[in-house]
Amino acid sequence: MELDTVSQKFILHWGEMGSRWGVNRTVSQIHGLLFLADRPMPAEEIADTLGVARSNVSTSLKELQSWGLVSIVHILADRRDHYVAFQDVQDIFKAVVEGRKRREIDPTLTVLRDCLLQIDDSTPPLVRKKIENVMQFTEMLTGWYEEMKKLTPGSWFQLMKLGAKVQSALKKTAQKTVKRAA
Amino acid sequence: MELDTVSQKFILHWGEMGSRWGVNRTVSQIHGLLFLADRPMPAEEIADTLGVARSNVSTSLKELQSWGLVSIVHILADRRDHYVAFQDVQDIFKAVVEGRKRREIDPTLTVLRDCLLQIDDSTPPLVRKKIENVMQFTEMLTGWYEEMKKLTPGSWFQLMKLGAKVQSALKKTAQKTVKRAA
DNA sequence: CAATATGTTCTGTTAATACAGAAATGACTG
DNA sequence: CAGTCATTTCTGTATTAACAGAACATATTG
Repeated sequence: MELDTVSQKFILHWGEMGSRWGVNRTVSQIHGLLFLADRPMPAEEIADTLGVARSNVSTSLKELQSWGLVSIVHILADRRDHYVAFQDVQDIFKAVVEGRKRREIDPTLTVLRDCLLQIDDSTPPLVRKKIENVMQFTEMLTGWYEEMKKLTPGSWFQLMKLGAKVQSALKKTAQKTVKRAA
Repeated sequence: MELDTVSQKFILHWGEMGSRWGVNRTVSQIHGLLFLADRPMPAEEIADTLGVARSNVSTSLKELQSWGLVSIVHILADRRDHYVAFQDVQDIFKAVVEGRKRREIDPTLTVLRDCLLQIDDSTPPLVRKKIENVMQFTEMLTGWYEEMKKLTPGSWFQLMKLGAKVQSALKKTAQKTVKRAA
């Protein structure tokens, strides 16, 4: 596929961004391409369009699938696997957040729990307290995330639009809760 | 400084996590150490404790300062710079989010705007639409973030605790806004 | 059951990054 | 104003990650 100037620029930047997010450049470029594409693409076409080796595309697609960002579809009368990515930003965002939670937050919790188990007399009390705080905070994050996941696709798009309104709404709710706790 | 078992484990894991977040291992280890430390530490002590070269510590501390996670303080009658990190998880989290926004979100917006400016007849309409959506979404994210930043330290700690309550509160507010828009 | 097409895994090379040690800079002390 | 001490910057090396191309495995067609 021939890429127009704008698509090219977008894909190159998408690749840049990916490497900052811990995903490698080619992986994100492929994702960028599939995001812009209006149809499923076979691996070879991806390789040709981006000018990378097929082997590389194969590996990268695997990784994208592990993130749940890309999936395989089949076209009638075509043996080849075709790949599609989410076409909506929200879906992409959701998948990335989910992936990062799984790869970063969850293992962190495991280690923190393990740290707390190993606490003995040699552990400074302050260290213990801090680790407990980190754990508490991280658990809060995951809890918050689980709640957000329950929201319907439309409603949490709304949520973001709210801006200032969100803030005031939350403040009120927070106050009530504080009072109740007191 | 001699590290107890638990602190060691925590710092090692903190380093691991850092590399997943795009920060290099030594940098996060230093940060982990300073987080657990109950006093400002001079560069050399950091180097000794973690077993890395002083030069490396110097560079890493610079990076941590650029993230706003660590700052220099001075101890009376001591020529050396001493370094301290935030002692509260929330502060760390805030600094990281702020840093990521500056390094990832802001440049993305610049590029997206640039992409849109370059749109011409060669640009597929669907590509244009998608890029616009990405931009809209990203702007929403920053807007949301700015709102959150305004919250007082205590109140957004509360916010996280709320969980289910947040969800229902938001739904109501969202409905009102939708109605008003209609 | 060859011949071909498709997709994956392996291997060596290349490029990027992290790092130690050296050199350089600057600041303070007697 | 020599002599430390603290810190930063520079330079070469080593580790790690990315990648192309080859080899391999598997499925499909005539």
